[in-house]
Amino acid sequence: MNEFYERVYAIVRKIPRGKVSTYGDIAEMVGSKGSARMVGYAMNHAHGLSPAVPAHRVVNRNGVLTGKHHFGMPTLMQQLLENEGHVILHDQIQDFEKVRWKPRK
DNA sequence: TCACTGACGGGGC
DNA sequence: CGCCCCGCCAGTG
Repeated sequence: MNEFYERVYAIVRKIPRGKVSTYGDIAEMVGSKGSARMVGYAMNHAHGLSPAVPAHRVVNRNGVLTGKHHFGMPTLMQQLLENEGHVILHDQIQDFEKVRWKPRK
């Protein structure tokens, strides 16, 4: 597996329960700013790994669950997030800025 | 080898 | 505020 993927997975695994992050932020954190699409692509291949990669905690910059169709059931991603205390309305995380994970600073 | 495709994001109009 | 275009770069046919 690529170093790029490994780094993306390492970051995503650090997202604490109850928090979420965005593709763009993660791309920047792995040192490949602007490559948010690659992060999404990496998530697409992140299933079945161990330790597990909480891909459901990664949404787009608007807090919208754009990747829900890749969890088998279209409702799974939303349910996982709700289990962690989030409120989702119309595929969008409510109070997104409040639960957005921002390491350091 | 070339062309196209994305779980995206930002800028221009 | 909405729509369109372009850069990002690994995979795939």
